Amino acid sequence: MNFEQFSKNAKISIEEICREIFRQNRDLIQIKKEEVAVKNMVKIFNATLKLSHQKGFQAMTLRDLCRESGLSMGGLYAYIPSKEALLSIMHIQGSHIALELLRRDLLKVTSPREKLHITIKSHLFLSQEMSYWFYFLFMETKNLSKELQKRSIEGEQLTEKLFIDLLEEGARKKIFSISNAELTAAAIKALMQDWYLKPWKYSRRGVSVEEYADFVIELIESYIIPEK
Amino acid sequence: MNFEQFSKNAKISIEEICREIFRQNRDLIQIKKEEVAVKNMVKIFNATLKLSHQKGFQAMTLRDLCRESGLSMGGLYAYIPSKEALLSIMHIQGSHIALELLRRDLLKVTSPREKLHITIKSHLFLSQEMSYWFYFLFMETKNLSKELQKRSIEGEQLTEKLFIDLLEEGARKKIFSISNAELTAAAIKALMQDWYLKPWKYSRRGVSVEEYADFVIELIESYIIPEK
DNA sequence: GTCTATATACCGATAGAC
DNA sequence: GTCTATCGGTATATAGAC
Repeated sequence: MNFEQFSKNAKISIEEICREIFRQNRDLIQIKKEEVAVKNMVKIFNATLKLSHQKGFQAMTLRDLCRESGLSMGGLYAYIPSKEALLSIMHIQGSHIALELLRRDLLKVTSPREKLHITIKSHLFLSQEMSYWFYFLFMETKNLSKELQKRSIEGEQLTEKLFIDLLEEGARKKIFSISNAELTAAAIKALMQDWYLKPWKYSRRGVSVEEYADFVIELIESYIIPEK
Repeated sequence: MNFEQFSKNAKISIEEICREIFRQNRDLIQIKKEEVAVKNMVKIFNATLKLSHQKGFQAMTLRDLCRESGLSMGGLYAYIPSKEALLSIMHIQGSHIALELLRRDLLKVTSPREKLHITIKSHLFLSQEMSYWFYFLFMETKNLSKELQKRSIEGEQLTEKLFIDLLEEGARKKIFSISNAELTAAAIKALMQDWYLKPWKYSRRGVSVEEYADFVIELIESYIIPEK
């Protein structure tokens, strides 16, 4: 699997995500016509991601958001109940979608090594396609309510559990030699994270996402596959 | 070197850092008596680090800061010219001190492997001792002016250059087998970063900083030291 | 469904008493 | 050197016209 194939399969367009959010939050959104609503929600979420990336969600004012999205203050409030709710909705829905896509790809293969490869690649390709979204999920967690912060951490651990499980499965089948599955999984996650937290580092050096994926796989396998 | 020894040697107290900042910013600070100034600056910086860690620098109001530090609004403004300047001063001074300590420790040893070990350990021990400070440096970069953002990225690359140089030195001396020094250095940095960005992950699992350091060293060496 | 105009509250920053 | 009181500006959020 390369990035292009992944991109075709995943079909993660901002529009699809907005449609999903619309259907799950009908009660919070005053607009009833789906087509009208989705069209404007795309504008709102894209503007939020862009402005949050530039200066952070807290520093972004709703006037900034109106200017960037093209809506008025009154218009905006037909789509969101409050600034805080905008953050919550985007956070919950974003992390949900990411985890679903990872799990779906994992089902395609069976051997532990294939599972390791596809999960690393899916994660990287996904964060490449949704880089602002991933950046947003990471940076804005602390602005959530205490309760949602807790749920967010649990979500992070769910992703990490995918890696822990496949590492331990590989250890049971004598394919991997694992001394500490939790630390190894944490290391993989940290390497995944660097790709979307510091994209400038890799783009400046001309490293493609495929090259980075191969590097991470090689690094991890040299540690867990003895005398290779 | 273990964490306790490092801690004794480094002598990085918040008070020493504040004294340094006071001496280098005498023109910006209205208070002239060093002892009085340093005492209150400790309060201000500690409060800023704590509140920024909780809710972010932007979301922290100066009234929050006054409550937490015990100073009044008027009193606070005798120490800082503006909220923005507080951020700049802490960012510049914090990253400067961190880089200096890393470089100082690096001079203590000569062989590439020792250099790798001591740099990883210094970095981790330092970020353990100054965890809120490191977290602050990472999370608040985007709130800096464009010019300071650029300087901050250059600083990050300076640290990474330490790793690149020692990896390449080891490759020249046939101790390491390096296929891509830049990516390997970036990976090390990403692993360093996870320690202070997600401390809850490691403390919950009871992983000490020494254990984490050993794990990172083992992971990296299995990749760069062939058939070990 | 979308706009303009406005209400209300709180922000960063300062003046002036002590 | 530190405080209280207050300024002007701007934030989120809403009311009501179209």
